[in-house]
Amino acid sequence: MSSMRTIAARAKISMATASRALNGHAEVDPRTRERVLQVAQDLGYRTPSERKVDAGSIGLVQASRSGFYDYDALLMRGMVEAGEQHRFDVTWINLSREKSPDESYSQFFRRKNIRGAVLRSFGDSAHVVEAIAAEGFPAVAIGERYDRADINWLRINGLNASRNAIDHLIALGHRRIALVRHSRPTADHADRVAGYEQALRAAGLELDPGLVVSIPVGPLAGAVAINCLFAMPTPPTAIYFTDPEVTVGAINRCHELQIRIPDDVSVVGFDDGLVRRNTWPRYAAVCQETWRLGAEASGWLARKLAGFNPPPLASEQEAHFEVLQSTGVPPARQIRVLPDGTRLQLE
Amino acid sequence: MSSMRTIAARAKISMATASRALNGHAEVDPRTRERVLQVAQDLGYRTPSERKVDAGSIGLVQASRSGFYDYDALLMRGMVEAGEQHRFDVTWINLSREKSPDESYSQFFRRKNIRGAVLRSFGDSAHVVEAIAAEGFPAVAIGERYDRADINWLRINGLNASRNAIDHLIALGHRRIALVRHSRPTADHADRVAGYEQALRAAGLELDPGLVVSIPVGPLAGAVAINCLFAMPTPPTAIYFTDPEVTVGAINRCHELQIRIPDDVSVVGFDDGLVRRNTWPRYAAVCQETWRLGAEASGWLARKLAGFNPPPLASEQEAHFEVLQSTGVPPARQIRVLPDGTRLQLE
DNA sequence: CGATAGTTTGGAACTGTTCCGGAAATAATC
DNA sequence: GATTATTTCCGGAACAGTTCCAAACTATCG
Repeated sequence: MSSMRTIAARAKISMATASRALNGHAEVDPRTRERVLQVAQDLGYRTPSERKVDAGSIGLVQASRSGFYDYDALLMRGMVEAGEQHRFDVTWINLSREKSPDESYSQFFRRKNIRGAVLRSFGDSAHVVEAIAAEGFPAVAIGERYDRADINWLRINGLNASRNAIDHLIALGHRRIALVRHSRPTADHADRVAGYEQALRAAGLELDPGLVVSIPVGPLAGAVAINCLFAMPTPPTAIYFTDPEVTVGAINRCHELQIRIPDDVSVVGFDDGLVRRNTWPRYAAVCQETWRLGAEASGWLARKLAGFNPPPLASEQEAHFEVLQSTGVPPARQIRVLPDGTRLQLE
Repeated sequence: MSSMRTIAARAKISMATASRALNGHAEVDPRTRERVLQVAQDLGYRTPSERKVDAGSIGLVQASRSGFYDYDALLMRGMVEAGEQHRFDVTWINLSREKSPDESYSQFFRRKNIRGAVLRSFGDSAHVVEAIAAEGFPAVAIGERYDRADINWLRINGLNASRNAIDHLIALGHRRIALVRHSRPTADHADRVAGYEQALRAAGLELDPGLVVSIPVGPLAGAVAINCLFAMPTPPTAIYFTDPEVTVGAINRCHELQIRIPDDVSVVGFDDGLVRRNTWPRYAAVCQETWRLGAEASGWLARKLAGFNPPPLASEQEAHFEVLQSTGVPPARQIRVLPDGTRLQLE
C-alpha cells in the first residue's frame, strides 16, 4: 500500500524523483515526469490529503486578475447552495496570480487543494479551458460553448429572449429601437446583440448604426448612453440594454432628466439576478438566473468527484424575457433632451 | 532546527504526543497540550505547510447553515481584494455542516487547509468565537465587539451615524420619525436602533412605540413597513430604515402608492454597499463599507500568517451618514394612504 | 580533447503522522 | 477495601513524503 514507493518502483526511479515529479518541481526531466504521472494515474495514486474523505473544495476559478463582483457573487451563491447539499466548500481562486508556468493545472489545483473547477469568463483564454480539459481535470466552463467533446460547459443563451424582447417592443409599435452594448463583448454577450439584430431584420426594419451605443461597463455607462441617445436629432423610442448595471444607471439618468419610463421611452434591460425588481419602474428584462449556472456546474462536479459518472455536460439553457413596468407604446410626442437638461422640440 | 523534535524534547514528551497536541487531537491531556502549545509558541513553531509561502487559504467562516447573500458577497469582495495583494485565496466554509464534534477547530481548519478565519455573524454563537480564540487559531470576528483580549474583532459602529441621520431629520423640522428595524436584531444592528433613540431623546422628543416597526427581512419587508406606517391615523413625516434591502423595497412601494420622496416623506436608509446610488431618488443613508471589513480582517490575518506580529485587532470604525436626494423638510400637508391606494384626509 | 557549467537523479537525513500496545488513572463490582 | 474492568494518555516504531547534498550525466566552448 505504500503508494509513493510503489510508484517509484514501477517507474524505476527513486522516491525522491517520484515526489518531485508528482509535485511538479521544475528539475525533473519531462519524460520522467510523464512516466511517473502515467504510473500514478494507473495506480490511482492519491496524496495523503486526498485520501481524507472530505478534504478539498471546489474552486470558482478566474483567469485574469480582477475583483469579485456581482456576477461572481451570483455564481458563488449557486455553488454554495449546491455545496450545502453535496458537502463541499467553495474557494475563489485566481490562476494568473498563483500558477507558476512550469506546473500543470492539475498540479496547481492539487497544491491548492481544489478537486474540481468552475471556470468563469474564459472567453479570451479558451486555451486554458482546453489545457485543463486535456489534463483530465474535472472542470466546467461557464458562459461559452465549446466544440470539443472533452470540455464540459454550461451557458445561458440570450438570443431568443433578446429576440422576444425586441419583438415585444416592435409589437408595441416601436420602430426606432436603440441597443446599448458592451464595447468589449464576451461571447456570452454576443447573442444578445445578435437577438436584437435578428428581430429587427425579421421585422423588415433596417439596422441604424447610429442607434447602437458601445460602451465600457461602469457606474456611469448608463447615464452616458442616455445622454448620447437623447441628444440625437431623433432619439429612439425604446432602448435595449444588454447589461444590468448599465440598465440601472440609465433608468436613474432618465429620472434625472425627467424622461418618463415608459411614457417617453420604453426600456428593456438585462438581469442576471433580481435587480430588475429593485428599480422604479421595475424594468422589463432578458433574465438569466446566473446562480443556477453555479449550482448546476458544481453539482455536476460533486457527482463526478463522488464517483458517479455523470454524462458530459454541454448544455445551453434559454434566458427568458420578463415584462414588467418599463415598456409601453411609443410616445405620441417625442422629446429630445440634452445632457444639461435642455428640452428641444423635434423637427 | 528539527522543530517538532525540539518541542517534544523541551516539553519532555514523545514526538507522537507533540504531534497530537499540535493538531488538537482529543486524546491528549489538557495540561499536556497546554504545555506543548506553550513551548511551540515560545519556539515559534510552524507546521511544514505553514512554512510554505502560499499554501492554504483564508476562510470566510459561517456558523449556521445559510446561503451566500449580499453581505457575504461584500465581505468576500474585500477579502479577494486583499488576497490579490497578500497572495492568498479565499474559501467559503460552513462550520455547522462539516465540523465533527470531536475535532477541534484548529484541526477542522487544518483539514480544510484554512490558515486564517474571518468569522461572520456569530452573534448567537459567541462561544464558537471564544473557542476558536482559545485554541489560538488566527481568526478575526466581524460585526460584534468582544471583551476578551485574545479575541480579534472588527466592526463598524452605526451609533453616531444613526444619530447624525436622525439629527439631520430633526434639523429639517421632522418630529414624527419612524424606525423600521429587524425583528431579529444582531448586535451589529442594535446600535442603529440606539442611535435613533438617543437622537430623539436628546432633542426632547418622546419615543412613540407606534412609530417603530419590527420586521423580518425579505423582499417584501419594505412594502409591508410602508403599508403599516401610511395607514396610521397620523403617518410619520420621515422614516429611518436600518436595512438596505428593506429601504429599497420601501422606496419602490412609495412609488407604487405615489407617495413622493422627499416631498411627502423623507427617507433615510442603511447601505452596506452602494445600493443607495441605484435607487430613485438616491437615498440618504447610514453607510458602512462592508468590503473594507473583509479586506482589513484578511489583510491582518495575512500579515499574521506571514510572521509579522501585528498588534491584536479590536477595532471599531464609524459608519458615516451620507445625504443624497431622499430627505427634505416635512410636507406642508401630510397624506395618509391605505395599502389599496386610497388616500385619506388627515383629521 | 578537456575544462566548465548546467541538469537530473538517488541516497540519506529529515519532518511529521499514525498504529499499536502498554502504563496509569478512574470506575465498577463484589 | 481488594479486585477487576474501562478509559485515558503516552511512547516506540513503522510509515508517508520532502529536501539536502553530492554524484552522474549532458551540453558547450575554447
